Amino acid sequence: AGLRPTKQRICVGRLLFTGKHQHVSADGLQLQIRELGQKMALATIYNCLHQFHNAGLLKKVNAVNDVIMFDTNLSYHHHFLNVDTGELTDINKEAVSIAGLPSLPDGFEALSMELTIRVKPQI
Amino acid sequence: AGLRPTKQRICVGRLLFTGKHQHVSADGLQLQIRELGQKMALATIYNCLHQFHNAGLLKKVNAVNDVIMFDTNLSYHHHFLNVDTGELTDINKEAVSIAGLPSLPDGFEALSMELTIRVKPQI
DNA sequence: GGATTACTTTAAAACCATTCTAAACCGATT
DNA sequence: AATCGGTTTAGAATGGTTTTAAAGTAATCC
Repeated sequence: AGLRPTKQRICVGRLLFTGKHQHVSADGLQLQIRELGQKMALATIYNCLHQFHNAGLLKKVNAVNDVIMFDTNLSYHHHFLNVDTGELTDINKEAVSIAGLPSLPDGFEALSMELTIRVKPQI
Repeated sequence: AGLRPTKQRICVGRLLFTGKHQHVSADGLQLQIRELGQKMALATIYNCLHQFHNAGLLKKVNAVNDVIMFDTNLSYHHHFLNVDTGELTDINKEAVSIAGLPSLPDGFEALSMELTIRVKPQI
């Protein structure tokens, strides 16, 4: 994507683009990296995530509990949000149909749209 | 709502429950209070907002740009989000119809659901 | 009404995710 | 090998939110 293939970016890339989509935070990634026995500055992870995002490789999703989350699933879809843990789960876009979109405020254009269903474990 | 009617809570209450629904942040409220020639500690405003929320008088909506937003409109509805300013605008729930909700993950119950349409001013 | 008790407000400090800074560190190119 | 640009890094700074501990205020009891 026009980025230099540095050790760090390759490491993060390998963790992210595995074929399975995932939702990650900088903090969560650092834990994953630690588990591989490596270490990386948080600032580097943030840099990397933002660069991947700017390159169109990641999508930014609604922050949860003040934590920025990135999504490797770039296509239009929705999320379950576990309010206890902040964990996101994809909802297949075919499972939901949204009809009759409202007209936008004057002078505005739509960028994207996302349905969030807040869930919590049953007691 | 079982809360002591202190000067501060009355002041915030008067600003919030005017008949017109609004979306407020602690910071924005402090500005409004300053314009009335009064002053209130930010911590008090946060306390007050959380207490009103716990009492079911306010709804918490998705944080925007790392800022917690509260909504005086308690009924089910959706939002336009101006990504430039963080401003929220209500979407009448009749304007959107969401059909075919997906089944929830096992052992989870749904709490709420919100559609966010990200918009920005046209160039 | 005055004293007691429980809850509130407050300024200041603490917190914590994120961003910035400036120095050290590559990696490619000459 | 020397240089030059982008990159990583630790640590400091930032900014919204929460906590702390002390001072203030409302409710309760006599």
